[in-house]
Amino acid sequence: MSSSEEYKLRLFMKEGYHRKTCKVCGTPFWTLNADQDVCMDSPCVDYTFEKINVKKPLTVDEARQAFLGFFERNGHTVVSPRPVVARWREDLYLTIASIVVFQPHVTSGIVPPPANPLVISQPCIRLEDIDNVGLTLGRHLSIFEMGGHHAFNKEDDWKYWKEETVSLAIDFFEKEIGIKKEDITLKESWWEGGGNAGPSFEVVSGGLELATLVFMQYKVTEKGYEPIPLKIVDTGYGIERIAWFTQKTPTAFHAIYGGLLDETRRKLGLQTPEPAILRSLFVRAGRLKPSDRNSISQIIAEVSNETGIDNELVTTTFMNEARMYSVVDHSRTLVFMLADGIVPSNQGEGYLARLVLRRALKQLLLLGSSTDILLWLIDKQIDMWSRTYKHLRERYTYIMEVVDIESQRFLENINTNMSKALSVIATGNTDSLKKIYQEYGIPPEIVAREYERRTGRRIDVPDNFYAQLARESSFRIEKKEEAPPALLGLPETRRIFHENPYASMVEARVLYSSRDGVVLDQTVFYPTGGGQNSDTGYIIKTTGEAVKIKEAVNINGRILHVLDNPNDYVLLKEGEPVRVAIDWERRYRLMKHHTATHILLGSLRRVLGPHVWQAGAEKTPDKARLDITHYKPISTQELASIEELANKIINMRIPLKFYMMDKNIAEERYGFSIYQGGVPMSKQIRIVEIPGHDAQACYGTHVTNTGEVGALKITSIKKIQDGVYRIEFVAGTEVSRYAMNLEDEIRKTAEIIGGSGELSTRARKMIELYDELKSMLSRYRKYALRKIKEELVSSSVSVGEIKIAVFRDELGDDELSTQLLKELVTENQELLVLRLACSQSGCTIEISAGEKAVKKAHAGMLARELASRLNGKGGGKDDHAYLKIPGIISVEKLRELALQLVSGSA
RNA sequence: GGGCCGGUAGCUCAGCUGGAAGAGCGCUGCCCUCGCACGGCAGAGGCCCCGGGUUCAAAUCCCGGCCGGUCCA
Repeated sequence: MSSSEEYKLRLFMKEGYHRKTCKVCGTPFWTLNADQDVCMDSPCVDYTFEKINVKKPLTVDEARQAFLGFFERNGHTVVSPRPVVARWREDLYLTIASIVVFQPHVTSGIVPPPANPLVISQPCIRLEDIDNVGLTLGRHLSIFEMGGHHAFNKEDDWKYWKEETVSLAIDFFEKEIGIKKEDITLKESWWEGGGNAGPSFEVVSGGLELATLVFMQYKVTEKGYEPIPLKIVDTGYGIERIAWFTQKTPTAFHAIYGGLLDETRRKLGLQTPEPAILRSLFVRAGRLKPSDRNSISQIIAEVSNETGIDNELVTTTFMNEARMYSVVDHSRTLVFMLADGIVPSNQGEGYLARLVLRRALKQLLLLGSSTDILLWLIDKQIDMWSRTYKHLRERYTYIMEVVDIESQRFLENINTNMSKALSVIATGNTDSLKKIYQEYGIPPEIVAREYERRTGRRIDVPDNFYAQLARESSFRIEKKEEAPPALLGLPETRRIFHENPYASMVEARVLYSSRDGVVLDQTVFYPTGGGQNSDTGYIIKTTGEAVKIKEAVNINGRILHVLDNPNDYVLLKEGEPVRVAIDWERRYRLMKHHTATHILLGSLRRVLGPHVWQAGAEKTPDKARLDITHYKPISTQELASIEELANKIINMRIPLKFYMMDKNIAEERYGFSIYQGGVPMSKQIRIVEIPGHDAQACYGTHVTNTGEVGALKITSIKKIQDGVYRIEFVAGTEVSRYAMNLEDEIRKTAEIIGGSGELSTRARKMIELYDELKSMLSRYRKYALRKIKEELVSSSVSVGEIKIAVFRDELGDDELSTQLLKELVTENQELLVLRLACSQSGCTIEISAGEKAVKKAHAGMLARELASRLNGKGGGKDDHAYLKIPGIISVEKLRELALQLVSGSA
């Protein structure tokens, strides 16, 4: 697709740029130097940017300011960054680029951008290359700020395109940062992502890629590339890279964190590395490929050679530094993730937080350090970044507590599973490391280290261990099903249930009727959605004939009334006037439960903290449930405060407010917490607000005053997965029903237990009695055991060297009979015992043989023999066997038969 | 959302090629000791997660569920 025409800019012609091709990688690029023959990107060249002059060294804060300031002066509006958790995206957990902020609502053209053109510095988290972080000395970071200037061009509202974008980029690097134009190279490239594509330029200098300029103009379809109506300038400037470039430190981490690195090193008890080693590594860092051990050892050899320092020292320096960098990096990522309310979990976005946290802890363990250092670092990171990102400080307590809890969990897991892991290793299974990691969650490096410590033997962990694992997995975020394209010819249904939630009936006109359902011009039926069950009711003809409706569904704004009996559709003709009526009592209970859900969520966020997010909800007429994210069990005190607060809100009789408002305005006014139930894809969204308590984007039906909810009672709380709790509750008149059910249950229980007085006292007495009876039973058993044993031994019949005892077991006490047989044959080794237990359906015969008896009479064989004679089935071992026969047999008959068989075989 | 592992005494677990429910720690009592620790002896303690199925016989095999752990972009 990328034709070279896409990249031929007037600017290049005018300024005298040359189009060349890199002699190493073959990529075409633009430069002012006629004799430049490489693209100047790593790994084609080593890092040479330390030799390129800039105006002055910039910290990350300064680099961000420089970037935003430059573009603001050049006609862009500065936009505040969004959370790193992309809650507005259905198909993505994290904000991985600045453009994600505007996808898909703005990029698809539905919602206008907050400003145009605009500039933003957006914290982004990318975990694809998390294992490379540190090893590449800063080329990979799990969190970074992406500076983006974006223009959204429509045919009738055109801002700027390639010429201006490239010109702005060059000006920024030349005038703001101070890089000579001759040192800037523009590589031609092609960008694809999120279903869009377009040509791009990569801005490179001194071996480092500093920015990417993308011109998004195609949609990727099965047929190929199709032009899209909105042409989007999507740029990404690496703020940390700019800081690194200008400071010319050996690693990006030095540029980002400054003195924190030395502090961390001291805390970890690591030696300050030889500057010569770092400098020599730095130059070559662009060629480091973590998945290729050779590239690392090659570079280490070069460094050792250049500095004259022992290869081993270079290696340990490199590994220790790399590990430390990754811990520092990960701790920053965690701060941002947790501050945005992620709760660690074994699923979804919560898992990503756990992944980062466990990677960090692993590195600390491998450095031989205490995992407490992570908490120390997190604290430092909050200090550092809350200067710009104030919300980090507000979530301090939550972040620290979660990291602490999670660290303990990780260590606990290693403790409990290490012995198992080591025994798996010992089996020498080739996949054992993988198995250990996937089943027990212990990182292979940790197992290998422990194994070496205990046995002295080394285990090789493959370089591409995690990459290989990732390739084998098949994780997908679920895709929402597309609504069927039917009914699109019809106008959207007017929603009377929003205009007046108390309307239970309305006049309407039939627009469409088929077996699938009926669409009207307006309706009082709330369709299934937002966790609220659909209304039920009737469509009533002018003749008075009523058609039963079992559910309503929303199909792209057309509300389809599903018929209880699909054949009824013939009763309704297009254009016919009708009345629609819902089951009001059902709806009213649904409304109360829905409003109660908002009240409860607000209370939960207030009592437990703003990390609480709705993870799912369902409102039925009888009860409601709300799944929330939270990181530890909810205590009874917390539970009481939550319920108390919810009922207080009810008693305050707060009038609810409903607005249709611009999405951008709503987000600004209320924040992203309005998207508890998902993100509506429209310019205007409906806000349901309980002033002072809760505000959400919601299309459900609500009562208009919290007082109407009446009361709220939480009926159960359980953990449904790590980090997610399910709360079930009832509201309004259902509280009474719930109480009645409880009373009923208690009454029934009391009746069963009998007696009078406190139920709990009576129950305790019963348990005491039960314990007493149990101990009495065991005394009786002992007594019976002795008596029966005596009787059987004396009544046994000798056959040769063995004795046979046969008895009818009428007690049906399995525990007693088992013990009886066992003791009999251990105390009388020559004894063969047959226990006969009969019921209407037949008899079971159990045979036990003592040690001596076994030699003459194999119990299993005897059982089989008896079974074949008595039309039954059975078998067993030499000293113990069973058989089952259909009819009834007498003890005498059985004894006779047994004697016969034993003497016959003897 | 998908995969894998697990659920047996108060705790940690073994038993899982189907034939009578086990160990260690802890607990109770006794012995030893001035006392404690250690040691010795004896004992109590089990819906083998739940529900179906296969079988003469299921902790063990099969199916379904519940609970816990863990991995995956």
